[in-house]
Amino acid sequence: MMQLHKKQGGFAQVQEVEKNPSQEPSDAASDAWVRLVRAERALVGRIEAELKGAGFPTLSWYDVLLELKRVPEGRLTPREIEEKVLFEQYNLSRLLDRMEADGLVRRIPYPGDRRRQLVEITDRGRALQRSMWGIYGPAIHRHIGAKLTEKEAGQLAALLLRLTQE
Amino acid sequence: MMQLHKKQGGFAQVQEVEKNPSQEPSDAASDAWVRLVRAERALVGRIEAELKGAGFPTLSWYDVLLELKRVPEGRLTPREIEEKVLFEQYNLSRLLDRMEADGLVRRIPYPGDRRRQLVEITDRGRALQRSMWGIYGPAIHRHIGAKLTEKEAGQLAALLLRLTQE
DNA sequence: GAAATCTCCATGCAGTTGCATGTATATTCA
DNA sequence: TGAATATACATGCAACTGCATGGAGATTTC
Repeated sequence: MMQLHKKQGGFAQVQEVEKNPSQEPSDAASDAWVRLVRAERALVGRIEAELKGAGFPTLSWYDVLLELKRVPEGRLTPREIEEKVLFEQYNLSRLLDRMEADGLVRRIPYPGDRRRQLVEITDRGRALQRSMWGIYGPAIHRHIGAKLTEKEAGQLAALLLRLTQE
Repeated sequence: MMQLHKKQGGFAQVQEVEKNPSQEPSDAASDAWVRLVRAERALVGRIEAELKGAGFPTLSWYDVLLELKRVPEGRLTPREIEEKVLFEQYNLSRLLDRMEADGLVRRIPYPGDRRRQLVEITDRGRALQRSMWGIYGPAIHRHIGAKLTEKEAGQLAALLLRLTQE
């Protein structure tokens, strides 16, 4: 997916960047874009397949559990989770429904503001996070750590970070 | 999303890579992983928002149209498209339904094998691909080309490529 | 301090995806 | 050749997502 329209001739290359305020992307930019989309989908696909193969839910569930586990009381408001994991509000709302139905979290009242609520991780939720990491951690190692040097992984992270900034 | 379980102490760092055949990922690998997922989602989100804002369909549609447009007769079998754009079979089948309903492609019999079919791009499909590129191309330029040098974009593409290989 | 506005979370609906399976045709092999 | 297997594509169903909107409660404004 994410194929690109490549420039046919070589003439376009002659344009200077300064005179190209928001025109055709360079071949390097186009390539990076295609690779980015492909790599992300391939790796997410492989890692989620491993999790599913081990009988675990998807990474969304893991992300929420990890955020909750990280904070002292194991409690966050949906808003706070939303900020951290970058889900849509309506999406998180329903994910929490499912997680609550599975006994991984519980919703409790937020003292002093009845619009809000606190989502608290249960023991079962903590246990699931731990056992998922047993698959997820090694998967990251094999799919990323083992394919790049530490330095390269650092460069990659830095380049990717720049794409989302500004 | 794609938060990670970080190692707490510093002791784990002492392990040598050779003695760590499929264990904990390094911090660099974990970071690269998180950034990869975040960057992809952020950029796809922004670019698709621009397309939608201009009244266009999603990138999946674009990808299919571009593949068809690229080949001499403007015809491919669903299988061939699938390989190129990396969609699931059932997903592509229904995407083609929608595109056909919109008059962007048409399905015609495959001579000599009645299991297969040929998907042919229509003039309307070609026109849509062209006009989408008017938004898509500049978006790639702004979101990627303008944020990295040519050399950096090349490095990024190379690093990403290595993640999907083997 | 009442009305307007804003914030937080939920939900109906339509569109999309994943999964399993179905149908038709072609190929392989005993 | 005929049965078993494989390939190409479609589809029913359940899960998930995006979008718009709703309702309850807090905050602002005048």
